[in-house]
Amino acid sequence: MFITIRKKPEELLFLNALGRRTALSVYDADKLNRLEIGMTGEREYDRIFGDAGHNGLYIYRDIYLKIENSVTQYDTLIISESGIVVNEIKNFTGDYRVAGSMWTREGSGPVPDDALSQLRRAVGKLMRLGTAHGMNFDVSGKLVFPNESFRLFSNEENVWKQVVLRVDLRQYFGGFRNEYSGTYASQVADIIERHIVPNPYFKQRVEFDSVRHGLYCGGCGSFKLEKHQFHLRCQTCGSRESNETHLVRAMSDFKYLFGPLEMTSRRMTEFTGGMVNYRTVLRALAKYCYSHGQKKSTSYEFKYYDFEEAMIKERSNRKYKDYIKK
DNA sequence: TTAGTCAGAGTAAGTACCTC
DNA sequence: GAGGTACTTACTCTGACTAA
Repeated sequence: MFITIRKKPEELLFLNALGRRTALSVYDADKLNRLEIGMTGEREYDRIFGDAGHNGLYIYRDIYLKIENSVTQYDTLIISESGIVVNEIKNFTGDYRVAGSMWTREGSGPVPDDALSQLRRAVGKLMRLGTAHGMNFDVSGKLVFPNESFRLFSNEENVWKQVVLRVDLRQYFGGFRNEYSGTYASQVADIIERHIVPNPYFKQRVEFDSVRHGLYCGGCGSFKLEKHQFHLRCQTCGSRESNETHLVRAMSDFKYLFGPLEMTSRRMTEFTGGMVNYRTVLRALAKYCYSHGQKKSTSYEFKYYDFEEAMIKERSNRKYKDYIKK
């Protein structure tokens, strides 16, 4: 069973919000593109694993573990009575060759990071974690390539032992059917959980006045919105979203763009470009945020990880529907 | 299709708190 | 104490939903 939810990376949410409200630099646009491709691969991996079934396993997805005073990110940890399997997911496309520790992409040249070395380091850290807790975990790892258009060429048997290609993925997941989680797996999972920490690497923020204020269409991204009583209608694509939907999206953007900057009702009103009545902003803040302080010193903290989570969890508590034109 | 109900949106007035 | 700010309360209007 999946223990943790795979969420969009914070950097992806930051760049998404930034891209809506400013023109991204070439570097940021490229980074955003790579993050989106990576996310697509992880979702494809989850879909196929879900189809294959995983009831007898503890599966941790997209977690950061603090081990030996440093923090390592793991795409997927699969825990059973046999130990831990690390899966590092690479949504590569195209033809790649591996010789020694050198990865080369056809037409692009050498790949800077050696994926197998990264995997070995991640596996080694988990082994040392087990030793530190008096439990010598059996830890192994695989590089998983979920994209159908990825091809790998290598004469080294050692490489093939450590990778799983898209065509073999169902069979690979099927191999876990005989595994189960008992007392030992539960103890291992308990140790893992005690070492999970928030992502310590994401620190990017921008100044409040450095980005465009206002609300934008969830369908096409246009800021040209026409105010109706309960909805805002996009003048570009015709989509109609409720005031509440727009405010939740703005709260999520605020969280990732400005980080530690306190979210107040005044700042939120300014950030939304005054497109929604102040009283409506206050109601939405009360519904979707934890409030800190009182009266003039009140600030708000968005309750949810991001816009998508808020929309899913509060779906039954929303009166007005959204009409998005694709 | 229509009528009734519910609840969100918007307005005005009031309260509490802070700064000068 | 005056003025400004942040929020609450009370009320009306109206869109969305549902049952007949």
